[in-house]
Amino acid sequence: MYPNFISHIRKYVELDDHSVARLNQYISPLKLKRKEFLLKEGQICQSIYFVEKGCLRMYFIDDKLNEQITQFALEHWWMVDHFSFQDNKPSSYFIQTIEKSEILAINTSSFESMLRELPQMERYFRIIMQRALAAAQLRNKYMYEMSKEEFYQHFSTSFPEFAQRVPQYMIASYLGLTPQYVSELRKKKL
Amino acid sequence: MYPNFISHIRKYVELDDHSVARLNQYISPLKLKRKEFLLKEGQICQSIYFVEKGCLRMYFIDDKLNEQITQFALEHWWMVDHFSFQDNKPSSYFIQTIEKSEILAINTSSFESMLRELPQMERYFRIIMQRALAAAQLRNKYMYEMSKEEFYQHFSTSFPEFAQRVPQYMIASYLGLTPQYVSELRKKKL
DNA sequence: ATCATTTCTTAAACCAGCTTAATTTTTTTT
DNA sequence: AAAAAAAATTAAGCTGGTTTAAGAAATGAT
Repeated sequence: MYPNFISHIRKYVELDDHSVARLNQYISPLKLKRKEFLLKEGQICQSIYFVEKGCLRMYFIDDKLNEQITQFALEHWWMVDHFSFQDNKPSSYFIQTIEKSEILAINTSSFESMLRELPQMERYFRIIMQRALAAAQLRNKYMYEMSKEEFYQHFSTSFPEFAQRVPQYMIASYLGLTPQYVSELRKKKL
Repeated sequence: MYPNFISHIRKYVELDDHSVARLNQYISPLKLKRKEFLLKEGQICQSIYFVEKGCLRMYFIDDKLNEQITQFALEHWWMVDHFSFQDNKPSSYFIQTIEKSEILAINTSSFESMLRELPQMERYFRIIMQRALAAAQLRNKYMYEMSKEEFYQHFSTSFPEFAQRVPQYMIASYLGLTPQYVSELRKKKL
């Protein structure tokens, strides 16, 4: 049914066919066009989203009314405003598709029931979140040790798939750079 | 035995006295003086550390030979190099006490056995890590939206307990500022 | 108490990356 | 295929925060 989703879970935990069937009860699949929203500022982030296919961005509007992108999600990544999702607080983020996408959503109460029914999923999410923390820790280290120029060069060479799918000004925003400066850096490298 | 530890876990999951007894099997308590190391660059981070009492910092040495602090941990916080701990890779960090401290350590294989034996602990760590991700997401947002001056003011007013216990130059390092600039900011505020 | 070490402050010169503003190129819509 | 909208480029001027270098103050050890 959702091949990317199931195979991703099976990378981390054992999951028999009966459990897969039970798991499906908790999932809501969504087909979305380009630039559709899963979450808008002020709303409560009621679901955790898995990218079965496509690409998402999370951003907020800063004091100069720029869209500040804080995260991307490609295939088999999760996207959620953890703060809003956990404590049922209004989000300050937007979550939007960058391309036509197929998303799996698990809402707050399904998430809780699923974890209670299927301990493998409790384990899966513990592992996933541990890995997300490792990634956050690493990115954080890069931000301490690299100049913005190095940070940009590092990102472009480490994740070339983004440059293919995501406009340059969005990558600039994600990296905390102005589009003008990215443009200058690219010119410099040729 | 370890009151801060057990009460912290009981905030998030049910844990009967038998489970507490079992849990104790997996824990190694450490009494450390000021400035002792739990981890040094190049070593594998073999344990996850809980601060029962005292204060830790995590830092790495940058290309200019500065100690770059990336995290602090006070009472009932966890400290670990996730990357090194999960994948058994050499760490690029130091973990060191700032004060005389009592630390609980759970090593890699105890951690795995504990989670297998005590599903409540699997749940506990899933929740803890989810909360750590929420905190990381929030801190990240602050770094996008605040100037360094605002970031400093925000940190000092939000976490005044740190200014009591941690030297100013360490706070500067953690916030990605020079000690000179912090000094200037403090002068400005008087 | 005294000495040694660690931490904090002051001030001037400097620069990486931003702002502003205009133009060009690419993509999307009709 | 043309028009409109979105994205990328160019260039000059500017600024928030760093660097460098000393000296002063606070803390810890004996």
